[in-house]
Amino acid sequence: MNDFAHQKYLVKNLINWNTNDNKRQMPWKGEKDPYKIWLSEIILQQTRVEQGLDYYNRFVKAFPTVIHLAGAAETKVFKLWEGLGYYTRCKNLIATAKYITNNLSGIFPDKYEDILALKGIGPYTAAAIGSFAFNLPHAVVDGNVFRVLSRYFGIAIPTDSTDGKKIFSSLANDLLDKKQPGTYNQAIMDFGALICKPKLPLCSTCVLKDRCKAFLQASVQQLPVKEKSITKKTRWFYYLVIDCNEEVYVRKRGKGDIWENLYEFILIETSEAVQLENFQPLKKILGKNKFEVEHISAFYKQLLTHQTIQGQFIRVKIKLPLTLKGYSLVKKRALEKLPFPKFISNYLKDKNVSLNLF
DNA sequence: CAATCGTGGCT
DNA sequence: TAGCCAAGATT
Repeated sequence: MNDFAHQKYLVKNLINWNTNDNKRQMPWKGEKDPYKIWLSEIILQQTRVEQGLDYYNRFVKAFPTVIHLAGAAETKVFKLWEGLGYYTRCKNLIATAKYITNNLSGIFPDKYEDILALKGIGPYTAAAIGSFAFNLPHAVVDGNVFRVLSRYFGIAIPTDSTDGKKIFSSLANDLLDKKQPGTYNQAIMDFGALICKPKLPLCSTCVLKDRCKAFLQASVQQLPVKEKSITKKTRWFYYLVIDCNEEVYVRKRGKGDIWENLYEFILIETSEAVQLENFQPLKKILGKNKFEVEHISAFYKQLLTHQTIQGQFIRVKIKLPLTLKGYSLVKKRALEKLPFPKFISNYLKDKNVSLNLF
């Protein structure tokens, strides 16, 4: 049995499986509007279908066309994205919507290179949009594809290496069914998500098991291979929620750190845990202003991919406004309209600690 | 180009 | 529990 025959077997069985056994349904499946396909693909980057589903439905409802999205207030778009993570996706989403609306007459590009050139769109997303919306012959290479191909062909090259990405991408494009690229791309991703799963793959019922190298060699659990390990750092965020005559100090987080473009209260970051009683930085910010500590929150903790954020919130009431560089006062009611990271929205929604905030 | 960007589900 | 992983892209 040569490589070519193995490839044909894989493609044929994937397509058959998709036709006969794939019951997976998603609102964007079969969608032909490139705008909606684009929206779904951006939302689904590094995001589970179940997590992105509601966001997709809310976005389509709020912004039925790219022109609606381009014309929306940016804070409103970020608020709709709130909680989904990887917020530069939202920033690029807005930029691309404006670009398409203003420079392309609202018409989504239909050439692969033009799609790839859009902000927030890389090789995967360009192939997905291209194949689903315009029948362009480009293979998607996502986590599912890495897994299915590495196992079926028994390839132990790390998928997170430069070489690995090239080799798997090349292989995926060799395999691609050029007559039905969209169907094939959908099939292999659904197959990876439903059958060839990371932890508990359904090998016993798999239509590829007779020729799956990993299955035959009992190396399914060892594939795919990744070479990089992540290092995690811990940071302490102490937030001062300063209420001055029913207004609160907030700022928008800037570049070069987590949660860019989301809002936060007055941040005092430390490298160690601290006691908020007699906390010097707090006294320094408040100066000689009279203040009243209304509440000190419980500890909050959030796990991110590369860091662990821990901290507390201290709510303080003052009468005279402060001059704080970078921060501005907003009415308490207006906080509802601002996008916050989970670390903060978890605090805000906790009725026990922020009852008087709104 | 290796590091970084969130959040949540699962084992 | 701590770690892995999820329809990746950017710098």
